[in-house]
Amino acid sequence: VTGARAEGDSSALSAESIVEAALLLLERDGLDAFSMRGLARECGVYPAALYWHVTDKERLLALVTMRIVGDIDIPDPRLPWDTWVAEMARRYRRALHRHAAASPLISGHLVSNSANAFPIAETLLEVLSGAGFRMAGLVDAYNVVVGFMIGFVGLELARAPDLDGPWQQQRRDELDRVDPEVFPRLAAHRALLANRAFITRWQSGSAAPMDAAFEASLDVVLRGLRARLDDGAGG
Amino acid sequence: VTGARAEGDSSALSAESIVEAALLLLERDGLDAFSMRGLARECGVYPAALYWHVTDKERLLALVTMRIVGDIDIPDPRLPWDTWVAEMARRYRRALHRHAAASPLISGHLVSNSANAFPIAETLLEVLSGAGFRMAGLVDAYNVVVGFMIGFVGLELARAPDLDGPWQQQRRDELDRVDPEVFPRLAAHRALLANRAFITRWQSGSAAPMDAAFEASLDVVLRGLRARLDDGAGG
DNA sequence: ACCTGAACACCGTTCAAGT
DNA sequence: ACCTGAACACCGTTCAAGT
Repeated sequence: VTGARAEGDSSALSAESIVEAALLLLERDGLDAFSMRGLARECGVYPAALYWHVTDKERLLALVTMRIVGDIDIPDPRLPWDTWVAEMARRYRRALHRHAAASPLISGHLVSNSANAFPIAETLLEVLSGAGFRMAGLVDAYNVVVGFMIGFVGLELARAPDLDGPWQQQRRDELDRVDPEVFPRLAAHRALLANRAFITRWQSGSAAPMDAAFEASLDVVLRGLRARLDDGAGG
Repeated sequence: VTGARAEGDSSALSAESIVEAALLLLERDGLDAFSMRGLARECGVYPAALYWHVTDKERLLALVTMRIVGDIDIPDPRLPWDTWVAEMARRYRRALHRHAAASPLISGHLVSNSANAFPIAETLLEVLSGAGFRMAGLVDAYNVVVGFMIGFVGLELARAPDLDGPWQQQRRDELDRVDPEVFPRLAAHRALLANRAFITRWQSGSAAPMDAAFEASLDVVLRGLRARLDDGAGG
């Protein structure tokens, strides 16, 4: 009100608009190519201008991850506990697949598993309490679910060296020409393993989603938690 | 034999000695502070000298991860399948805790889940086959185990912004002053959650190992896989 | 309040030149 | 064969100066 700023100017810089631009740039060029100077170029502004709105590169990337996690909406806690866990994990996975380039930031840095995720943490505790988990058993179950959810997707979306270069072909050949004398099972199950399993894939989950592996892991986690409840190991 | 090289010179540069030095430097200063120039300084050599022995920074770090994974010795496959899986996962976790700074390289980059891990993959397939898993069910079980093993540890060892700075104190306070009206379960279980659970911790697993969470996840995975076998879902 | 313009202390990598 | 020395094209961040 005091200044003479162009309020309708869509190109006005702000923390939000910078985060938005960063999200786009990450999706386009990937995390390794991301730089403050490149982002400034994209915003049509000098590099130093960003530092007026955002303290740091680290802090900016933290804001990006918070936006991604904050945009996930949490399933209704009145659902049966296993349905809720399945739905939550699937939504988390979907959200990260939409922003695959930012995935290493979330799984690799502690800052992203922070207060912005408190609503998810709280609701998960509520749901698992409702299922019958108590005290240490509750915290264990909580860690199992969060560890699976963030851990699996983080691994699924791990970065490949090239998007489709010679490295991929090399890994492909490595599996194709695996010696059946040394690695009989790898050789025998080649077709099922090729680009579909950890260690034996050559593309990241963004290019080759591991749906079956995710659903199997989810199923195993739920079965395991049910077994713990039946044994009274829920706390 | 042709040249006049000092063969006994312990300071002779080689790919192996560079990897060794990188491993030490990573442990001392962390991944974010790691640079080729810093490594060259540590080796008492000009930066460009490294490039004679090693193609790339990326390739060098790949060699580092291969060394870490290659050094893990694989349990005897004649063990009961669940004992084998538990032992393998614990050894993998121990190896990574010894080189926590390199952990993001392994969980975050596809290159590390590569041919150097074929022996682990092969033996896991052998053991799970022995347990009764077949075809697609075998590959599912395989992915569940590998996903848990690498995924959990990768998340456990995620990088904290500071080693012990103001960020930690801030996160500590955030949990301490959590509003019981908004987050009743977080508030009620504060003591159990503090620095011990994903989202509610402020230190990385290298400073605050998540033993209970790991063992609980392992237990859940094994229970879940057993349940799948009993249901005939093993293939 | 918000951005420019220049500067500083770093990077990774290449390449001719030395030995 | 193996390393030096200099150079190139980048970084993230700071800070005085402009408006």
